[in-house]
Amino acid sequence: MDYSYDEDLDELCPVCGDKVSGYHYGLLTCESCKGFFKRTVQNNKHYTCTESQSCKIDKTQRKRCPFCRFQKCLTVGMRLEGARPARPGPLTAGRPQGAAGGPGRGAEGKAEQFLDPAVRADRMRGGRNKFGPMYKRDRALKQQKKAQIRANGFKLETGPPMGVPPPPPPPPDYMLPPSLHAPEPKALVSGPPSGPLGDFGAPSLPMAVPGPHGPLAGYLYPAFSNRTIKSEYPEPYASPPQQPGPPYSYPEPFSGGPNVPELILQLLQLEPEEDQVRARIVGCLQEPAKSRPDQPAPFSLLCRMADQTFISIVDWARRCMVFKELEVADQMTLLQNCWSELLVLDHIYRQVQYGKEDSILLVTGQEVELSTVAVQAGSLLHSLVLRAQELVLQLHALQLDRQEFVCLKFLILFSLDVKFLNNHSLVKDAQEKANAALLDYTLCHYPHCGDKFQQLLLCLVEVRALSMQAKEYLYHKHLGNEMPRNNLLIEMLQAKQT
DNA sequence: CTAGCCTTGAGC
DNA sequence: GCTCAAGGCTAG
Repeated sequence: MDYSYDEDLDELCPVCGDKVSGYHYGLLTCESCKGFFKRTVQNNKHYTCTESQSCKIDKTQRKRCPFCRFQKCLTVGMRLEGARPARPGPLTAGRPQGAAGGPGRGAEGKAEQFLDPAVRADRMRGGRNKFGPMYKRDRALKQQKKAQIRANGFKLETGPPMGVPPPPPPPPDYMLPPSLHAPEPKALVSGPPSGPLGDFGAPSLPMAVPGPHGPLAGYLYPAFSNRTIKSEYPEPYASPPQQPGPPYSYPEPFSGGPNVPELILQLLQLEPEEDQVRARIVGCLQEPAKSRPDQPAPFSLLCRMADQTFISIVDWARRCMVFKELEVADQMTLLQNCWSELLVLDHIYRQVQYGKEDSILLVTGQEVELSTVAVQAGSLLHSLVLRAQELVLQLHALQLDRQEFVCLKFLILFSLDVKFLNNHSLVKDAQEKANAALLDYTLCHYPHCGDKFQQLLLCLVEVRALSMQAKEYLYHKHLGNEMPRNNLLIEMLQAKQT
């Protein structure tokens, strides 16, 4: 019993919690999830979820919803193939359920390490792929972690109370090296939290219930909330532009051009001026922080930065066509569905524009070396950043432009199944128009890369996976009592999802 | 369709 | 020659 815990930790499939049978497609999983993932990819399966795309996946229920099971496979990091849409092959041509190449830790920055497909296009049997060294490192890290835990006199209470079913799979940091510089929350050290995120999309957690209107109410309708935008969050573009025409000017290359669909032109006009966003956020961050005394200032700043970025996104949504026509309930449902994805896409696009591989650009204009992230951020955040950088590389290679970016943003905003909304027709119409606009635009402007449209949509799946990983990270920090008080993103995480 | 077991074969 | 992650096969 004494050693069962850390052994079990290694033996649980991150998808369903079953016993792992080895490394499969990038990480330790059970035999059944391996097979499921292979079948899905090889046979180009498309599933749909009859619920709200957040079904619980465990050993007994994994057969119920293949959609959510596959989503979870991607979320925890199973890989179809390398980080690039490199070789146009039979497999890349038709991937399942909009699956993007799952970039991983980007270890050692060797992109070519990921060029070999995990699921093989040619179906060749046997042999080894190039994940080998990664598996080896991962194993070494696990051993190291175990040794460390034992050496530290790791005293684990005997796990959950007797009679309680076995704990759900561990949070998916199993691939990550232990953080050397930023201690993980105590929850991890003193035993697993009672309810790790068993279900990624809609954490039904033992958390405080948000107010009747949720955290968004204050931003959509300030009067509903205790928060008042004006006092706490000054907004430079709180009032929508009154007159028609672009509220801001755009740099030359992005001002539209011929054959740009009307929808995209309108979206371009809605884009806030980056300088203004930066100035506002920098201004907000200069106000004295109300951080906890025990909290590192940089992390607290990052949290406030993310909050402010989110506020800009909500403001953009409020000014967005179709969205602004919806009733508030639908607006909140949509935003609760996509807030984290919009934040991820915002970050990703900033990096695509920035164009440096070894550092990232913050919304405030600050540049942070990846080596600094590796040292100063915890392992979870570091892995998130690296995974995001893989997507940045992919989008860079795809030559994502501003027109496509605004269209993707719009698609994410309306990505929810209309059945969860009151105004089906308006939203469905918006989804169709945005898809058509993106398709038209890519065909017209990038005729040489035949499936750019499809590739972009595949990237959205990775955005979603990243956003789920980011939410897990937030939850993890929240459990460790490491988040600043009144953090908006935590409130969003707690808000009821559809 | 699922999942357990089998076969294969590059890399160590 | 061994390992172990790929793909293949098949009963349930």
